[in-house]
Amino acid sequence: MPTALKRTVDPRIERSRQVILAAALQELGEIGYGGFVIESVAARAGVGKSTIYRHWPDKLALIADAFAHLHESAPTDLSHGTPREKLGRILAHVAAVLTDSAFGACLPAMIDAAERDAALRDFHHRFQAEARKPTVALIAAGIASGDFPADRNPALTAQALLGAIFFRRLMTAEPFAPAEARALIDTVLGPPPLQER
Amino acid sequence: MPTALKRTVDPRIERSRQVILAAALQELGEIGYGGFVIESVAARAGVGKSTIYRHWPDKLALIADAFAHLHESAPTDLSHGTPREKLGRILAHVAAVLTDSAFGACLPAMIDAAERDAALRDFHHRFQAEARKPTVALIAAGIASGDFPADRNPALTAQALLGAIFFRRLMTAEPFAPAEARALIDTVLGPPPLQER
DNA sequence: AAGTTACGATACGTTGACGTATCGCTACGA
DNA sequence: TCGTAGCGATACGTCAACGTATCGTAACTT
Repeated sequence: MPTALKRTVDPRIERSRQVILAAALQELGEIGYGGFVIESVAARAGVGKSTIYRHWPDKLALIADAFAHLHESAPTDLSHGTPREKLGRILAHVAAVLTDSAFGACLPAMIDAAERDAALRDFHHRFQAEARKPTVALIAAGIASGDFPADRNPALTAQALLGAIFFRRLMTAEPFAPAEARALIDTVLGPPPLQER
Repeated sequence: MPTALKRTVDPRIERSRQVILAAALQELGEIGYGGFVIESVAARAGVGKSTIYRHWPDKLALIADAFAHLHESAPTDLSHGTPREKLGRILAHVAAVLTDSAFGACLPAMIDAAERDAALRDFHHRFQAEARKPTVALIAAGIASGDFPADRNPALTAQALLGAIFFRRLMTAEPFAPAEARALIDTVLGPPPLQER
């Protein structure tokens, strides 16, 4: 007779979940939200279709879970450097994520999914708002310390900086390279004082 | 015996094409690229499915044609005002288009479609590059005339300004309002000289 | 060692969409 | 006014994907 909480979990369960979620993210990146097919996920994961339905009630639940598990990125190191340098590292990191990671691959699918399903939209907006916070805070701190011009709106500035990077990923053929971060900052916030160069 | 060019075209043909393309854009806005269904388009348009296949060979051709016909917007009036004012009108127009028009409704579907199909991607990027040109030119002119700071990269500046607006549409729950255009410009390019206020 | 349970394989019924074909009807052009 | 051709309706065959059910196997727990 099991107690309220099982003491150990069958490792097959966790293993199946992980390999299926990873395959689902691949599928979302390559096929997208609209064409997402459970049987392809099973094939990718090397798993029977029944195993997927054993863990998720239907397709949408799997997609939602996959998106939720997408958002685990190493935070940028903000322990040292001028505000300008820290901001540069953040933006370079964002640029790298958008071009290299599973998140970048799934971004168009997420945007599409957010437009079609209210729950996914809510999650998407909530997560993005959370992800922006360090950038906004850093800009505000840079303004307070005199490193950035005093007459800027931190939230709008963050949206302009991040927006440029997302814009390049989604609307142009040349995604933003991490090395361009400095130039972007200089163009939006003005060049640094001479003694910093 | 018809000459090389028919002198008149049966008006039923043109009428069918227009009503079907309009319905296809509605479908793309509401359902998206992945779930796009020809029979729904026919129902929306009040047209037989056979009429659609009479004019387009398959689904993808109709989608591509619909996207191509999406891009007809009234150009912003740039005949008067300071560079700052003109830029404000452009950005306010972009913001309005992204929230109100068929283009704005279809944007997520276009981004998704561009990720899945090479021809649509190419078209998407090409069109967007074309659409950005007036903004970049205006910023460059404003720099040349001394209205904007001299040390800015016009292309990057344009991407930051437009990027902020697109970012708000795609990644947040609060789309960019046309009235915010001034604040955005002030935040990216710095506030105007006092005599202009 | 024994019992349990998650697993993969596979078959199944159902649905929905694709794209084709046929056929009267009627708007159009001459 | 007459022939043509675009039209809507509808039926059709095909296929792909959904989600369910069954079953023998093998991994895990105790």
